[in-house]
Amino acid sequence: MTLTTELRKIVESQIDQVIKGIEHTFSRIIETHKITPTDLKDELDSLEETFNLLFQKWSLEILYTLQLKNSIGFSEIKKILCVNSRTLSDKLKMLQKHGYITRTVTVGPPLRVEYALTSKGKNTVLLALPLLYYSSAT
Amino acid sequence: MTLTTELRKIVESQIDQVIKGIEHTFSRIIETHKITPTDLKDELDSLEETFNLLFQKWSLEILYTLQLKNSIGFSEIKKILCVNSRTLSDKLKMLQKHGYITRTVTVGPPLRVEYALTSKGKNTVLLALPLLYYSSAT
DNA sequence: TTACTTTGTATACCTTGTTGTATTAGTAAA
DNA sequence: TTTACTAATACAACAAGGTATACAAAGTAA
Repeated sequence: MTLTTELRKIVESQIDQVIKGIEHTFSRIIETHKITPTDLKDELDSLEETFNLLFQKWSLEILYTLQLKNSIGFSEIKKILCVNSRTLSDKLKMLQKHGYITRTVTVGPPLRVEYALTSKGKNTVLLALPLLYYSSAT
Repeated sequence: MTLTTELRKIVESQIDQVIKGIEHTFSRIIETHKITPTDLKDELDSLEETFNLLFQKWSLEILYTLQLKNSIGFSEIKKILCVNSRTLSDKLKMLQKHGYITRTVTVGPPLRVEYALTSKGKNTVLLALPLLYYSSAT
């Protein structure tokens, strides 16, 4: 059994309760609010930055890679994801700026730059996993 | 208290256990596998379609709108999200094709086309919520 | 000195997706 | 008949983002 199938299987076996929990929380809010289009627009605006940052190409791929490999260098990420240097450099900077990853330079010799997840980054990946595996299942 | 703050507060109060549950599941898998770069690459490839579909612009916004408004017409979505007709039309078609939403035409005057979430779409939104609120919090 | 590695940066091109504007089809109301 | 509304579609133009290619700094080894 491949890693993918195994991961998917375990995620699926627990997803129902996760969904039920969230749904309960959510419907409690909805019941007590009449949601106007304006509320909805505000709601979406407040989430927009996260949307844009997290869901652009490579962001989650990078975070997931870091989750599975702990600490990792620039070239290794590049090799695994087959991503352009420029693109990778930009994304890493952006993820670091927003507190998802740390960048540690080991001066020396040999020079080495290690990237790793912060706790925010780690939790973000963990929360993204059920979503990804659930939607890709069916 | 606005809807946004209230949602965020409730999500936050429960997010720790959700994360803990997922982490436990996840680390159980990791411990028993030595993950090679090839495994990782395969893993990411298998999720790529979901990445691309779900995380492109407007997809989650549309799903979230449907979640909050139940059944809704084309123009209403357009008005709420301020999205171009063409773009909205494309996205709705794509989401329908992949089983996230249903499209129901009421022929008789007046003509009306209703969009609503399938259970897959609904669960997808529910799973996306903690991720969005968590990452936008800090 | 020369060659090689790692970690990027610089430049310019190109693709993709999104938008604005206009248009169509069907129906109803004035 | 004209106007208005819903649900799209058509097409040109634009902007953002990603890519290829090349190159640079800093160090190591032969």
